[in-house]
Amino acid sequence: MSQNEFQSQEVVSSLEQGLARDGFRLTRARHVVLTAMVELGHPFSTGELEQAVARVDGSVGRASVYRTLALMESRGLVEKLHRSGQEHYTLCLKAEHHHHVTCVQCGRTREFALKDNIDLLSTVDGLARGLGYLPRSHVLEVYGVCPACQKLAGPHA
Amino acid sequence: MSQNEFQSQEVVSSLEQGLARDGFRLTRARHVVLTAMVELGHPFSTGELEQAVARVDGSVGRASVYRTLALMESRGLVEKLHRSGQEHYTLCLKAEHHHHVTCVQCGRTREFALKDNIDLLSTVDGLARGLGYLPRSHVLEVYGVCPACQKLAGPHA
DNA sequence: CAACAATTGATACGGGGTATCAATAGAGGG
DNA sequence: CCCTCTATTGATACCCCGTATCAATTGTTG
Ligand SMILES: [Mn+2]
Ligand SMILES: [Mn+2]
Ligand SMILES: [Zn+2]
Ligand SMILES: [Zn+2]
Repeated sequence: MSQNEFQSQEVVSSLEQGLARDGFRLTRARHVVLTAMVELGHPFSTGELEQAVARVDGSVGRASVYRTLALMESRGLVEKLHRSGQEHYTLCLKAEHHHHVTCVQCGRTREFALKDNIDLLSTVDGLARGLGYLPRSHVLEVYGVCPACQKLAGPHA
Repeated sequence: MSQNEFQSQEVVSSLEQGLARDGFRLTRARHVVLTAMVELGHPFSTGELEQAVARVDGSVGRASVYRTLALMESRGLVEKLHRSGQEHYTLCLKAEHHHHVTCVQCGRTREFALKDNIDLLSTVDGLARGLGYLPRSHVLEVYGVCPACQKLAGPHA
């Protein structure tokens, strides 16, 4: 846990440096919200984020939570996950276009790029072209059981 | 347009018959909401649906719009589209698991099943397995320019 | 037509997100 | 270190969407 906290600080200040580099101020509220995001680890709903922020520092206003969330989203560092039902967000480490595999049991999300699988990339575009469409973009999200949760469940799955 | 209206009536009563078959009552409110859905044609937000319903029959209550929408969604005849930003819905013709190609210009949506392209289907699952996941489900939505809009735009695209 | 339950529309309510705005606190220069 | 200037903040009020409630209505079945 101490090791984890150390890494978290790293990630937070890395994100902050990015903001500072682009002329955004390094403020207490932003620091708290970023910390909450990183410590959540899992994809989070806005409600969960609000709670986490309040836990870290109850004096941060609700509006600032949404402002920081929007700021991060506009910079491509936070993405909406299209889970069924409520909308969820997740921190993004890689900046380029990518997708997510989400574990249906523990909720942990992992990023992957189609570049790693050129077949699929060209197939998705080819599929659109096959229907006469000029492909522009796509959304792909995969749900399953992650390796860790498979081990926990034992040989019956 | 007269031809279109005729087809619309067909679709609406087909949907209604499905409801009746399962013991749901054939009510005025439902008829109006279904008519609005069908006549919208495009994927629609809840707000657009409310407006369309009001246009068809202003006496239908707001609650019934959402009730009918939920009913249709529970029966798999309406699906949420994961467009960026606001949530949109679209009528579904095919009942099995399928995906959507949406035109970024005219907004028209077309359904397709991965069965038509076994490569992609197995690749998506294979991709999850390649990351150690036990695949369960996925969401794939493609955006592009539809054939009709390509023609309208002319040779410069 | 009667009887009964499903469904409806009106109403009021709740949660989530935002516009507003005076107060605060970064950042940068003297 | 202080001063200035402006980005940013927290509080408040507000709005919008969706839903719970409930008496009134309307389908359905016989
Ligand atoms: Mn991501
Ligand atoms: Mn569909
Ligand atoms: Zn897991
Ligand atoms: Zn089009």
